[in-house]
Amino acid sequence: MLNLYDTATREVRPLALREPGKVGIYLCGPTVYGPPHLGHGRTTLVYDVLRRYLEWCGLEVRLVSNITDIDDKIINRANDEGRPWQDITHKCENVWFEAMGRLGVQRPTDVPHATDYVEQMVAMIAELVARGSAYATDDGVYLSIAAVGDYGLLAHQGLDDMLSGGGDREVFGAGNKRHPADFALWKFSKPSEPSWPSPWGEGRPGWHSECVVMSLELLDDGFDLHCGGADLRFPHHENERAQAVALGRTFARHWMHNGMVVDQEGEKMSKSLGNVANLLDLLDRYDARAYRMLLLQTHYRSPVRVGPENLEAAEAALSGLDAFAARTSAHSGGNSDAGVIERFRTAMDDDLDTVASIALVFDTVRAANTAADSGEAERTAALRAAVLEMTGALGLDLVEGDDVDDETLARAAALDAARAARDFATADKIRAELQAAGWNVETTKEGTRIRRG
RNA sequence: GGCGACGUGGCGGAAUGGUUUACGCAGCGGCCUGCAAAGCCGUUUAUCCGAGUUCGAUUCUCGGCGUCGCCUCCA
Repeated sequence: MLNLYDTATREVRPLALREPGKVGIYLCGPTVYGPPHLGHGRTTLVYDVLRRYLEWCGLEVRLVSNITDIDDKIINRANDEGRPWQDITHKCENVWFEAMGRLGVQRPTDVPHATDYVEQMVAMIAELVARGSAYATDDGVYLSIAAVGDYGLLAHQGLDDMLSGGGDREVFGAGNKRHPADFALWKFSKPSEPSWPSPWGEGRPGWHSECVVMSLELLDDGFDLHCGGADLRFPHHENERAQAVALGRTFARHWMHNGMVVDQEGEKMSKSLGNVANLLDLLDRYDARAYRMLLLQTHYRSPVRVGPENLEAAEAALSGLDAFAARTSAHSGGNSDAGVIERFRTAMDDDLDTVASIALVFDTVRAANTAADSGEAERTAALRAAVLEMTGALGLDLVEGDDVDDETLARAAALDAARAARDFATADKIRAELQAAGWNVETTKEGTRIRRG
């Protein structure tokens, strides 16, 4: 059984499922107003690995991840660029899923859009108002945190301490609120802004009520796991939870947060700092699997520095795994080595320890290579199968053989013929040409093997 | 100011109260190879500083120094 660090209790504890065999997960998805950056890539990759592992364990996973397609930033950008806000959200969503596809991130089972749930949000806010947990002011409707006895559960800090700090940040709607920490559920709109009707006036949703409404509707009360980036812990997730609690409903049973991507200087990559790097640029420059490999070699809760050196090292590591897959392709089939798989499960069950898991993958590759060198076919096959099973569960596809064009295959055959004739000058020349064309050329006793370099 | 995390080799990054300090990348040597590649074996001054606990600390405690995150809308 998977043990996970729970942000609420600050301990690694079993992910106790609401219903045996099934896992309901809510992952905070993007607000679509710009291109995906490295941080988005990390978050989606972390939970893609989680999902794949749970499925590998035989669980039925329902992964709900929202698209927030109405937000102040979307409106601001639309105004700045003088175009309809839907243009921005539609385009950004397409780019988002294109990037996810290239990363090998499986599409969530459900992708609800905030704009499709506005009516439900209004209904929820009305219920909060009716319960006396929310109140209208002249600029919107606010949740009263006084209605949430344990507000601050995820922040792990008292309200007074939180309010005393922070310094120079502005507090939205400060003048109208009963308590400085109360937050907007509904914001009244200006004439030109997108708006929806509500009992309190035309407006738009405030603090991520869509996440509350959609998670409870699609996953129901007491769903298993709520996750997202560590920077969403407070106030974003705290406020989601506060809404559910104020409604008298049970929210997530377990909270998971992944660490941040930091830049070369070790500072968090952040939109507010302006040091975000575009995910599509990374995908253009490196093997699409390299980022996943780099993240697997880092614990999901630790910060990770994503730079050229790390990505190139990850590519080199992948090249070794590809070479292994190609070299042992004749040993495909058979059952995975049970001992290896057991160790894999133990590592992953320990708070998703992909660092140990990927180390195990490399250890197993070495053992399999040794077995192959000494002609132990059965052991080679069992270890190879274990490697592929593990990389599969982690979402890493190994390249056993590329599609090689006929002309290149003919050159490889000519290389073999030259070697057989001991015409090494010709053989070396052909090899150099193939390498110059970007191929990895391995001349072995079984013949020349060619892979993408 | 409050809360929290962390400081390990050339780089990334684990683990541990004590024999051989994982794993990946890079480097070096060897085996293999016609030569390479791939692979295998070996290898290269690593635990921020100080004090304490202990037979023994990188690991536990305290104190420094340093880095980072969160404290109202950032994954």
